Amino acid sequence: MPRIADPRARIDLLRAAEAIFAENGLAAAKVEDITIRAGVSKGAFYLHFKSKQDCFRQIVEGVVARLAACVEAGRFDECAPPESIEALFESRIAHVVELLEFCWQNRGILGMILTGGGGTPYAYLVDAFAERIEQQSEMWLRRGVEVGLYRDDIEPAIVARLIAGTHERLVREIIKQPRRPDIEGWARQALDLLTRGLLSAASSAVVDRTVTKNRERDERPREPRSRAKAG
Amino acid sequence: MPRIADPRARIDLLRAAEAIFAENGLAAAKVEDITIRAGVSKGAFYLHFKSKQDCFRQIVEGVVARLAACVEAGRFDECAPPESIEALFESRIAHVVELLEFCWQNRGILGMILTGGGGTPYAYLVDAFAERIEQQSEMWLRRGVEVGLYRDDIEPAIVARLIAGTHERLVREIIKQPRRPDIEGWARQALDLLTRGLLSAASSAVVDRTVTKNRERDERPREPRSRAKAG
DNA sequence: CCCCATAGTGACCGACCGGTCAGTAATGCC
DNA sequence: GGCATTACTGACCGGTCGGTCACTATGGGG
Repeated sequence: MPRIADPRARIDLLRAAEAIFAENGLAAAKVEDITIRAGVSKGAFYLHFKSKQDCFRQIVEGVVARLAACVEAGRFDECAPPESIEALFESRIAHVVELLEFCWQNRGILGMILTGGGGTPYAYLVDAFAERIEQQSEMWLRRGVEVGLYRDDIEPAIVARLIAGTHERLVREIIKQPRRPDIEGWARQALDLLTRGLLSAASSAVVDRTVTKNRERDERPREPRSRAKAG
Repeated sequence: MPRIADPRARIDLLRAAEAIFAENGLAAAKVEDITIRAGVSKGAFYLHFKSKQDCFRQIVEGVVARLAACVEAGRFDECAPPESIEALFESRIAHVVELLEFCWQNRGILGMILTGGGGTPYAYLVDAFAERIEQQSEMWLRRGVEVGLYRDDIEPAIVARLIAGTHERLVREIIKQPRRPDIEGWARQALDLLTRGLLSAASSAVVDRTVTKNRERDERPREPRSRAKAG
């Protein structure tokens, strides 16, 4: 069977397209710019993709699939029961950091999807995702209340929305940065703040110690002022 | 001076344009759709606006100016010193509710600016705004720490970003809703959660009582569970 | 009533760009 | 080499709008 297809053509096209789409959005991106960057002709583009939209869809679906895998890995029932509150806290941090790390790596195209730039018809994916995170958060919350980790006078549905919102916010912040930010630091501060508002009194004393300890380890020493000591 | 301009023409155009832009974004909006909706000809459009972009800019600037006025009204130095923590909390709530109310009223075009839909070149306005809110939050925080309202082991810069983020998040949530949401309820829950993580121990006891009292007033009574009692 | 300045009209222009297709190059099989 | 088949090229087509301009409508002043 004659004329072997250049095996790099498709990959080059996808890479070029991702860059161009990330820079201009779907509507403003020109097929010709993509093909020029990939070093192939316009016709070659249409050998690999049905249309410009089709190309964009393939890229987005790829990113979303990998992102979904990232999120799925942190589900409540995927984790072994933690030995302690500290361990729980650390495992949550690790999971969030992993997620944010992925987002940072793919910030170009993710930013385009999130900001909906250029008439992207995939904003619904973002919403579906937020929904998923929200449900996951709500499950965590209810479980946390059951075992006495969290205050039992919260409205899980509303607080779950806030938590999901904070996550989305972190993502938006991070992919906006021109330089790699201190992802773990940001995640810790966010989780810390959220957690302090949620923990039952008994739990919060323990976490106070943990967080203070971490802070002393991570930063230059400063006069510690724990909240629990004045209770 | 002959031929008086129809005084409604410009207003009709602006209204029509806002609707069309809100629905389609800048790039995908057609000037002809705007003029049809306004009931004038295409030529009339170009009597009032230099270009499609110019029209969009005028609309956006109008909204942003009113929004800025809303934010400015809540600045630290604009407020009389509150008589109590409860009064402070309530004044913050009132301010946030007013802001969110405005956003809800203008959700169409605001949504378009926020989601950057259709190649809107005004995403920088959103960022500038976030920056402003962030600085304002940071000033509040530092002041709050000084007077012993907040814990003094927080990083004002980072926490301010979180607070600003939560505000932006609230806005994004609210303008996304198909029906008018319980704006005040959402605002209270958000501020409550944030505040609990920030207050110094002495302050938090007071607020616990206030919030619990408000909750009893606002909702059906439920068994109160204050955090302070176990401290 | 005429003049003319300005408001308003809409057919038209032209740039732009997604998509096509006739043609060409590369490759394996005989 | 000839032939079939597939990869690839790029000039071109056609639709879509943003923007223009020759024209008409409308009103006040003399």
